[in-house]
Amino acid sequence: MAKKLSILAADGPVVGNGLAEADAGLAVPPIHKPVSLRDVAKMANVSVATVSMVLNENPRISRATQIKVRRLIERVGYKPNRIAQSLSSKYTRVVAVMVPALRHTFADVYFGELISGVCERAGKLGHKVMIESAKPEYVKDNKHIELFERRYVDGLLLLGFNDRHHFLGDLVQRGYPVLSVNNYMPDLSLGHVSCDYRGGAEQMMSYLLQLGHRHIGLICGAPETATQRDLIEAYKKGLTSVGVSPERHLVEDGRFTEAGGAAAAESLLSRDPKLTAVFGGNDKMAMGAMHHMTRVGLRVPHDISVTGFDDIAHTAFVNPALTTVHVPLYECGGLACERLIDRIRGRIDLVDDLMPTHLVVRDSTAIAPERDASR
Amino acid sequence: MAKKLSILAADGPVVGNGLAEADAGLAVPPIHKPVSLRDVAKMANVSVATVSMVLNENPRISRATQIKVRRLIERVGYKPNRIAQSLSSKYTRVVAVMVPALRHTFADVYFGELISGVCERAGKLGHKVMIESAKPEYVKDNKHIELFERRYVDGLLLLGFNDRHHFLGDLVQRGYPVLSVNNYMPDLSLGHVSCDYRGGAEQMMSYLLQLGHRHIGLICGAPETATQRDLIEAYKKGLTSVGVSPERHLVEDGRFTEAGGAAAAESLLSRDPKLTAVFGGNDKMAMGAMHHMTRVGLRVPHDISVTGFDDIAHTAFVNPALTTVHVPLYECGGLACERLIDRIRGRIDLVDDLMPTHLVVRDSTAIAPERDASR
DNA sequence: GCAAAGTGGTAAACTGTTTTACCAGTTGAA
DNA sequence: TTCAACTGGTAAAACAGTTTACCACTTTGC
Repeated sequence: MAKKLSILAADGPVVGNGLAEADAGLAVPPIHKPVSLRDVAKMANVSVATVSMVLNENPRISRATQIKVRRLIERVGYKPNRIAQSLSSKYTRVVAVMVPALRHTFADVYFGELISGVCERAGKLGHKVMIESAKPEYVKDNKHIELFERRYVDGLLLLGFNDRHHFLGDLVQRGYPVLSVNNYMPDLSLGHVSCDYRGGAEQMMSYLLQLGHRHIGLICGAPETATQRDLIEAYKKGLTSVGVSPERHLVEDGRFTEAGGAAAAESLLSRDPKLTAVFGGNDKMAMGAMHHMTRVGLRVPHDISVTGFDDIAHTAFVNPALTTVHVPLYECGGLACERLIDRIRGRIDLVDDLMPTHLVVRDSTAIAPERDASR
Repeated sequence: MAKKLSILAADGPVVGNGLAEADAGLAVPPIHKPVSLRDVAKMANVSVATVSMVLNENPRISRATQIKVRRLIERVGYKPNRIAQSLSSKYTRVVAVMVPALRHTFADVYFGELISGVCERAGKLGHKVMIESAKPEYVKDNKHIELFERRYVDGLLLLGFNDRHHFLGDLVQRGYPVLSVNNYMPDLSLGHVSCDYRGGAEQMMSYLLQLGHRHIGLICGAPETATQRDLIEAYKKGLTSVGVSPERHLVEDGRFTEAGGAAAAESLLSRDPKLTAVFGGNDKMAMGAMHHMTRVGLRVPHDISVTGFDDIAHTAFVNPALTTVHVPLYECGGLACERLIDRIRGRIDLVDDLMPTHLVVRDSTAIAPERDASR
């Protein structure tokens, strides 16, 4: 196929310096200046405006001219220069995805799922995706503003930010098309597309309670994150509804990481030795917790149940496979991308979407063990 | 901080329609046409060429003019329009990262690590990163060529492609700045930055052999991938060196996935019930294999050792923690990005770098069990 | 029969930079 | 002194598109 394509490419363009590539096989120097709109116009004996209008399917142009020009464009392999198009046309057709610069942020499956969704949808809608990792100094240098001021992008998707990231206010205030993905900022009029963390957490809690668990610990991420607050609330509401008093509500910060989850699990176990279940605010923390349990000789789920949140791909391949809440991250990214583009085009104003989540039961949960004195 | 920034922004630019934002708090309509080079020139009473030269630190301009113009630029908050710069200056300062469109490719930690490295280095070198996911139809539509022809990017990093991806030839032949990351194409004069899979595999094999393992199975990815072929060779060479005959070399394709790894493990066990070790060509396959072992009642590492390759972050948090080969993916991505930019600038011609790998011993390996009849 | 509206197209202005060719004034050397 | 070289700067062309104002020529309506 490579062969075939190259042959096509070699005899296709009848243009430029026009030298037939007789010496095929030798590396063709890319001096070959590409065909421009002006070249096409000249060859077709029409004005550049006409060619441009043909390209943009402007009805002003007659059927005959349309066809004539199109054929020529095809024949010479003309491709409009995106940069020139952007310069005059107000849009770059590029959107950026921004993540906080943690340790190798893009290696996080959570972000990866969202980004995959964004990328797929962007492609379908004729847009390109740029990735940005926001270190503190990045923000201090106002690079986030430059993204728009210097016309790198038309819009921006925010992944993994929370109420503490004050720089988001700069973006909102300037009225740039910006969306928060899978989180929302109550203090900012910032559009968002999120998944229903509250609903998912409620399902999980009622499932755990049904299994007889009453000593449940929660490991969650930063409470500056609105969706994590929703999780905490659902957790507390669940326990309260079965009569567990607030002082026995156990919440630990697991910093969204495996290591944090392990540490939080340890802390929870020391706070309540009778713990029979640990609810992780995401799968990574849950896996860290599970790892800790195994290390200290607790069998999951026989001695203690562990649950996660997000349903990232490999939760099905840990031992035991993790009971979790499915969060449609891929779809969420896709929808966010679509809404952002709508916003860019001025088709909608404020974005506010919620996607459903649901419980996925696997092997890390079981009926609460009898509370005996052996522990 | 958001507050502070906005105040700065509100009284900074003395430009455009010049209306003071008296009605602060109301959404400022972004009609505020940005300051252009021409505006700055007019205000400074110099030519646009002068301002441009100041910006580009051209020594032609006197110290006095330099300072005068710089101050003005600062005061009015002028930022050069990147699109216009690209249009005239030959470079876009954007590089693309391309991955094959598998299931949610960006959610793969392997790619994520590489991309994180690329992104960090690109930022430091003043470049932006675009992500592209190459479906078959993407290639059929020649979108990979358009990336260059339409001037979306200056260069391209290829992640996860192999000898079967013939379209790479199109790119090479046209002489575009393209690099393969962590793999190489023997048939193509395609530059690359890779990690030493052969060396890592050799270390792993000598470690396993030292533990007394002789019945070792290999689960690897597509043999169209050169680095996986290196792995296979090292595996075979290792076994041969201790006198294991070729017909007892057991290789299965695990398709780089957990599920594939599990299936391959099953197949290996059936081919050789005396198996005491499984060498996974990447961590995902190893984890799939380990999951399978546990499911069929084999204890890792007591009954069977399992090892991985890559050392992705959460291998330390599975049960048992995985013995693997550390592959500096993040650094590899970074170096590849830097080399690509060198290539774009014409500073180097053919890229060919190899990064070292090393064994990481954790808990999934142990001395080979006695070969008894119980299995 | 004649003004108004519609058709299909064009020339030129515009987007915001970089770069090149040129120029006036100063300095240096023969 | 006189030509050459240097200094600091400018005007204008280039980059490759889109968009606008206008134009000549039919149609249409009354």
